[in-house]
Amino acid sequence: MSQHADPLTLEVVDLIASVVTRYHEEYEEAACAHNLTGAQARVLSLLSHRPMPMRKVAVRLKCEPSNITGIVDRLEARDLVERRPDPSDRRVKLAAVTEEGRRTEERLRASLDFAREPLARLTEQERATLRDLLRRMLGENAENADEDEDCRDGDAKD
Amino acid sequence: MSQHADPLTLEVVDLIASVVTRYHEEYEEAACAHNLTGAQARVLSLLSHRPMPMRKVAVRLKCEPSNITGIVDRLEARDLVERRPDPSDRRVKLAAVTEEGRRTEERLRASLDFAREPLARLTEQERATLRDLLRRMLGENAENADEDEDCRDGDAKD
DNA sequence: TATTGTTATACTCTATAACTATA
DNA sequence: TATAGTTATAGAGTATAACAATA
Repeated sequence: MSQHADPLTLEVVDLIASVVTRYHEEYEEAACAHNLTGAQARVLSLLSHRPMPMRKVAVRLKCEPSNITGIVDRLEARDLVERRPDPSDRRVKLAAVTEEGRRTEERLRASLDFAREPLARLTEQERATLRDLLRRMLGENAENADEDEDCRDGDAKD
Repeated sequence: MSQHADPLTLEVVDLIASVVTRYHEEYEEAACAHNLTGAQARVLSLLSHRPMPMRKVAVRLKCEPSNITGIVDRLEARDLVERRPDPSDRRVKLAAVTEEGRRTEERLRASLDFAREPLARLTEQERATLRDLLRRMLGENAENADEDEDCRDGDAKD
């Protein structure tokens, strides 16, 4: 380990670190502008796709389920999120955005200009190139991390 | 606002989000493997370049100076960092890595394979292309966010 | 008077463990 | 017995405000 990569690779690493830093700063800023913490914004954004069991939210956020209780509590206290029973399993509570939660999430998303605005500096051809390079960097298994992978019930109950 | 970008742009945005997520996960993991929090690892890494006044650390981490007191306290309790007086201004305390801190930081850095390993999937030509695209995305002012901008004293004392 | 670092406080996020109600 | 969600607890990061030492 500690093998030193070539200068080009190191520069790309640095650039990626800059992207990461900038992305996070803008995300926190946008969340803060709506009186949300980063974690609250992530949960709100996640639930805006579809209602989801508390446990699944924890899995998506990669944190312990007990933490989701508090985060959803705070969102629920502001009427951005609500807990609904799951008809098929009375142990489960489905966290779901309210109408106001959806509006807040839309405003939040609209203010997340980071990725859009700098991308406008690139031509369409360049964006396609960037897409291909990022895809290959991330591997074939990561292209829809936020949209698709949790559509299945995964329970196969009947 | 809330203007919907073209599908290509949205996909690139998604890919960047994946990069950001993965980078952070790996960073936290690497820090955790050395019994460090993310913030502690960032401070350690920052100080490994050179000693720095507490206040400057706060500026670099974009948080309030009072927080740095606690983070450096915890690093100092483990002999990874020490506080030194600044001969030129007795108000200032310079935070500096110890020998053990430097060794820890080196091991930490060596374990941060994320950016190196996936980059190996690209040819040198592709990495150069990626570098150019990221540079243009970030703008001309961001190419050395972690290495260079704090070399100046900024005080012009003498 | 302004600046550096610290303390005190409050809030949020986090993991762990124990609890409950369901399955 | 196992699972979903909660509670309680402790540690860490964060911002704010007030403070001592120094400039």
